[in-house]
Amino acid sequence: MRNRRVILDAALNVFSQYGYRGATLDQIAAEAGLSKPNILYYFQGKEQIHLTLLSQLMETWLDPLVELDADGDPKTEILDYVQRKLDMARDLPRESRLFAGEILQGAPRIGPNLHSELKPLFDQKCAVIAGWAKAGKIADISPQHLIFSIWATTQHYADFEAQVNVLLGDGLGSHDTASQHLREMFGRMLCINT
Amino acid sequence: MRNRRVILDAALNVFSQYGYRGATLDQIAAEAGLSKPNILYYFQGKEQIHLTLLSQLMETWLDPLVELDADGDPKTEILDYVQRKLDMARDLPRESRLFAGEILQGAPRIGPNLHSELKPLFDQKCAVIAGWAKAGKIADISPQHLIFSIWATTQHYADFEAQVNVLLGDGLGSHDTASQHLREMFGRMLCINT
DNA sequence: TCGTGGATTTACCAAATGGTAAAAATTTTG
DNA sequence: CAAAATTTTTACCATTTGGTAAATCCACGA
Repeated sequence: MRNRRVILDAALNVFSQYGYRGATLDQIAAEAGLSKPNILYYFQGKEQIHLTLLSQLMETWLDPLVELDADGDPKTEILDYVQRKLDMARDLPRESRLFAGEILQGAPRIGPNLHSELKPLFDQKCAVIAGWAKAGKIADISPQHLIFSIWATTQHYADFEAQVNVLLGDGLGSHDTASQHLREMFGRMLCINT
Repeated sequence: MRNRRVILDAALNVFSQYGYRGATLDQIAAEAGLSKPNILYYFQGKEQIHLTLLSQLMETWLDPLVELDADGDPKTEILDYVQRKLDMARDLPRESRLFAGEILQGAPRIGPNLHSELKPLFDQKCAVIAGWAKAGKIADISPQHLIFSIWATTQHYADFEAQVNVLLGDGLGSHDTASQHLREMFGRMLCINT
């Protein structure tokens, strides 16, 4: 069905801006150009729309981390991961904010997925990074906190866009300078001097 | 009035967990142990409660940055600032999430305050850091993005607590390891060796 | 052309929500 | 103690919200 995608896209706009409880079916319907009952013809209810979005998002969201290759050059792999996450914050800000809003409220609906999907991948990649550190290929850092820092700094440009725009004067070009800054920061973090 | 503070505390709980539109006066009333009309005796309406919280929060929120001293030792000043922000994320997670939720939704209510309060302070402290960089006292980095990174990494532990708890196994002690990691990261970021 | 199945709309509904009016209770003050 | 001021409760109300029932529209094949 084409309308299913139209609805999900409209719902992504509304949910990402107002949060789950703040979004209304009427808003989603208006945004989708459909009537409310028509939306409920395609989805069982408000919660199912939200859950569908989050589930679909999870795969996209984890993909950059999946690509982190244990056999690649450590520093390149991590810096490329940073770049992919930053690109995603630029290209998919609605998805970033949808996810952020859900976590901010304690992950009431996506909680199970965090355990079943995110956690195993996180542990696996932490092990990879820990291996690199132990082998002396990168600095001896905490893989967990390194990944947190990568998530935090990259998603910040999407999730806190309103604040960033105020402070940087709204002009474009923020992406490239951010990329340069983050590459520098995480590059230094991985070096093995002391 | 003592009840004003009781209401604000209850509202902080509810708003920080459900966002503005997701919170209800009934919830706030129940949390405060008062009746809904009694709450509206102390505040003009839902929006005023939210606005009062955000306004009060702004001062607390900016305080760590205000303390950053242009005449102190650059590296110490910045690392101490990181520490203060991290401590705030631990001690005031509700405030952090309230603020995050507001920015996430495009700062519809606190927008003006960002321009009038945050922006001038931000520009001033960026100038201080830029001065340190120009004088060769720290690495030549972008003050703006450095501050963004500090905010993002420290607030992450409050705003994404649900996710952090899943991934670290909920056990305590996250604060100290996070502190160590961030001091290391920003410490390296500021060093002047190429 | 008729009917059949999916898609859409119209007309609702019960519950929740922000808010109000006014009475009642309580505290303060003269 | 009595009156005045403040605080709290009771009883509502209009609107919004998620959701439903049933009628209607619309292709499309027999």
